[in-house]
Amino acid sequence: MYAHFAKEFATELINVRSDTELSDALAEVSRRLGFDHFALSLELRSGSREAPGLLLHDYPDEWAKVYVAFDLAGQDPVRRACDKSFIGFAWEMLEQMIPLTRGDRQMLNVGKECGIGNGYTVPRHLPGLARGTCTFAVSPDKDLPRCRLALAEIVGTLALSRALALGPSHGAETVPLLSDRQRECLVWTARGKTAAETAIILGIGTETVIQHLKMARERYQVHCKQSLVVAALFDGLIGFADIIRWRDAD
Amino acid sequence: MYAHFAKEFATELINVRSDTELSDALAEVSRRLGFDHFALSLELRSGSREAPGLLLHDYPDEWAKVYVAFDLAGQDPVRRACDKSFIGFAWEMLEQMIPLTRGDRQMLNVGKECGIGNGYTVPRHLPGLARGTCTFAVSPDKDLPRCRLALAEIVGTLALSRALALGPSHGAETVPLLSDRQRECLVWTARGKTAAETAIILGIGTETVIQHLKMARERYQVHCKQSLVVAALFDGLIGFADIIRWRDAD
DNA sequence: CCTGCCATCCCCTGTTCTTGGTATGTCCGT
DNA sequence: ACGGACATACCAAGAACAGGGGATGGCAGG
Repeated sequence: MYAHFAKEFATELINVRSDTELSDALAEVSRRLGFDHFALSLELRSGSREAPGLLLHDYPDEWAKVYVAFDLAGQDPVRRACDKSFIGFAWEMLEQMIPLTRGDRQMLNVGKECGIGNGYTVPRHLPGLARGTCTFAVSPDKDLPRCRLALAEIVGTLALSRALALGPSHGAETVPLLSDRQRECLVWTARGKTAAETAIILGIGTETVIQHLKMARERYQVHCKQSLVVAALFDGLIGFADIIRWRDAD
Repeated sequence: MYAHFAKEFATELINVRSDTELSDALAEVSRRLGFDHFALSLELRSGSREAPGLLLHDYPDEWAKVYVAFDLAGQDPVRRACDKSFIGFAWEMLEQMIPLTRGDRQMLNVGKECGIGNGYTVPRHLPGLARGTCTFAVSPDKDLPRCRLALAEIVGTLALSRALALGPSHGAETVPLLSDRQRECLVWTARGKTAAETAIILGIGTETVIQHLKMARERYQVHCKQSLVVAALFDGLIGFADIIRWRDAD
């Protein structure tokens, strides 16, 4: 039954073509899983300006209004807990994950008064790119459907993944390709090495390293190291994992 | 069957008390799911030396050795793809996620020669705290057990979550925070502006900008702009969207 | 065979950055 | 009222880099 259900929803989700279709699908599936409400939020990492993300939910209007009015997002304990867990969590676990202030508890209580009882929130992050949550909640008088939380985890993950894909044109860009050597120099540069150090590491001349970086900059049409590293990171030509570990090791 | 299996593994995992127990459990479950190998890596961002993370796997020794060599060049395409997806992905999708260089393809081929064919990797991030991946792979002659990938996703997530919990007490984390002014200077720097240009934009002295960047570097314990930008990006202090759009607009 | 692409190496000039200082004024919390 | 954090500003020395030249050899494809 699980396998069947999961597959069905997966295909359903993959065919989703718009925010509203995604919203409808989530509403449908959250009911089938035994929840009363869902909420999906996706923040693309644009600190400011237009269209910073996506918010779909079928919470009671009352709660949505209160939430926005007090800009509670900044002090939402659920959101804070999202920074602590790889996996989804039931809200009753909040106390064990983060310290709860008086305001936090009050906020949860107000939620209950508005018809939001317990919930299960799936947190996901992509460094530098996005942050998303997908929550399934039940009315205050009901309990979470324990045996379906694993499915909720999958559904939430799929939904977030799909929401991300629906976002800004995520494909068909002409990514400037670098040669392997250029990329290697770039990685060491991103790790904080100077051209001279990189040259020693790679066993080539300092000038050669500078030349590689020079050509890489030309391809990306930038004129400094920072921008080159940022651009290559954004395009996926290098990854954080390639870099970060070496900050301490060095 | 799914529900039963998932629950069984969940309880099994929760009872895991050490790295080796986790490793054994993963080996067991990866077989039952129809995979030949697993690999779990967890990198913690503890500013200090000790407990830099965790690496569990049952890959062939040969491959582990080769991997280290590739790692020096920082060119694991799988790891790079991990920065792009909320959800696990099969390696055959790599090309659609990130640009693959010649070196990347070579690496995948070497993997095949060592007995690692296709794989499914579950990526997870916690900004400023940790990053982890859990991979399930099959031999080159076999195909991925498609209908069990959803389970692999859950199992991987559970395993990573457990690995995180087994780690050092991750309370009292110090994500270096920057002042507003420092962050502003940093953003413009990431956009490719020189200190002098940034100074004009912000309407302050060049030396002041340099000073802000100096202090920011100190907090992150790095000694050059590139590393500062990378670190701030990774911690979510600034986002690509803050930067990229300005490449064209400028 | 020739052309283009790549990797390697070299030089030069001026600019920018890093790193070490010092110093002033504001604001905030105790 | 005081210490501490922050933003602002300045100086100076030396390393590193950006942007402009060239030059060589290898290797793949038309």
